[in-house]
Amino acid sequence: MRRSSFFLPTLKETPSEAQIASHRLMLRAGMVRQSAAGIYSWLPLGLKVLRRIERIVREEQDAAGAQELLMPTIQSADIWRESGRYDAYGKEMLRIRDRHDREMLFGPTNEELITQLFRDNVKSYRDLPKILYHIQWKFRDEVRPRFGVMRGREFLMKDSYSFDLDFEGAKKSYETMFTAYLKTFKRMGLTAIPMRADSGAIGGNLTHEFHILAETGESGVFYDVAYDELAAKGEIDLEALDRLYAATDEKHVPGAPGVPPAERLREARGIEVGHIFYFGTKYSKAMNAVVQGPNGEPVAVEMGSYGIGVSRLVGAIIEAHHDERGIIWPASVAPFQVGLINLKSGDAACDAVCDDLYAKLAKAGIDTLYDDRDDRAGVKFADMDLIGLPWQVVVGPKGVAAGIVELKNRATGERVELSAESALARLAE
RNA sequence: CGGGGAGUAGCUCAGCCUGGUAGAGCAUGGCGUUUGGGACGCCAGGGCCGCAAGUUCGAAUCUUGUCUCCCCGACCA
Repeated sequence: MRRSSFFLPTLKETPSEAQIASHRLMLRAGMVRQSAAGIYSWLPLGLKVLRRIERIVREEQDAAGAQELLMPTIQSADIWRESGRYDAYGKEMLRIRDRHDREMLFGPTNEELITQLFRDNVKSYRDLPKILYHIQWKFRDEVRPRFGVMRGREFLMKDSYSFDLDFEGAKKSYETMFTAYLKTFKRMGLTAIPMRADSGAIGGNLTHEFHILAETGESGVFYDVAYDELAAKGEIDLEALDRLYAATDEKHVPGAPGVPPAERLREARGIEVGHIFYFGTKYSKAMNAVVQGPNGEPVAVEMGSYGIGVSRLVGAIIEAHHDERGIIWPASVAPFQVGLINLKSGDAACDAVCDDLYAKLAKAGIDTLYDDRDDRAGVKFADMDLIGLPWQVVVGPKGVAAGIVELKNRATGERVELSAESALARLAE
């Protein structure tokens, strides 16, 4: 993509409504624009990141055996009356009426819809287990939206739902998702700590929240210092994790059994990026989601639900990866892998080297943002650092005369001078 | 939902107290000089001063109402 034609309105100054780093940077980097409190338009750069995160989530869900479908954003109030949540949910639910005055709502979650879908189409235990998921926009009419996309009213969420014949099966589904979540977050350059958590409005007795540690996190969390060591090693050891203490402040009871001694207990702030629940037959019983068991008896299915805040993750990743100059994208979610900077657009030699590199990068399958604008060097450097692509290739008249370009690593700041061909080879690795 | 703050140019903000022709910097367009880390000079365009009532000869400025946005708390995937 050529920067000169890319819709990327970056800002030198910080809009006054933004308080935390990720919100400031998402506005400055031209990723999103607010349209109403907690409701955002995603501009091309932001959308590219959102799509990359979505893709990782999708790949890990598929790998775990979950199947993707897509349920609507607008739901009928009827099924929510069946589960009893139409009245229980409160003002967070955005209620609307259609032209026939039927009561509708903009879905805040999808337990009712998926349960209806399941009960209408699955009748036998032989069709179990199933894990179904979708990635869809939700709306929760938060009293106080804040922190940009981290706590928006409209947000993109991946939600999975598991259906099993018995508790043993449900527990297995839960563990499958648990592991998938750890892999998912790790691929995005995040260390997520699974915490014992309050189950909130969804209800149930087995639940974990996945938190990323960040000073600006909304939740207070407590965890065993051993997590810091595990995070450093980058391994996923389910059994080790299961043994270690970690809890949100809602569940944390100082001095209770299992709580580590003070010197091994860490207190921090966390951003909740995922939440998984086992809730048994809560919805299947209320909504009559029953299959016929091996002996012909009716069995209310055992269910669980598993959410990942996809749009929230964009903000969370920035909270975890930025510096004073701007964003530092992990390669796995970066909107482009390489930023190619032509320091002297219009100069025949510089243009020739850049055009050639740009074409070869494209041919190598490397998504590149080529800053071909006729502007000052400082503007391009600052802009490129702000949007945080993992690699920058700087092409200037002095270097071109000497047959070299500069390759800069955004995360480390390390720069090396080398030939255009070598740079290309390095990037293609 | 309780408490607080703010709405003036695309962005950041001044002007309001003490009513009298709408301002600055950045951004945008033109010209010139510049050119390896957000340049400089000159010129130009751009405003329902959130909206509505009221007070007044006259309101960005004072009064009332209303809408919106932000912050703290409570709540919450």
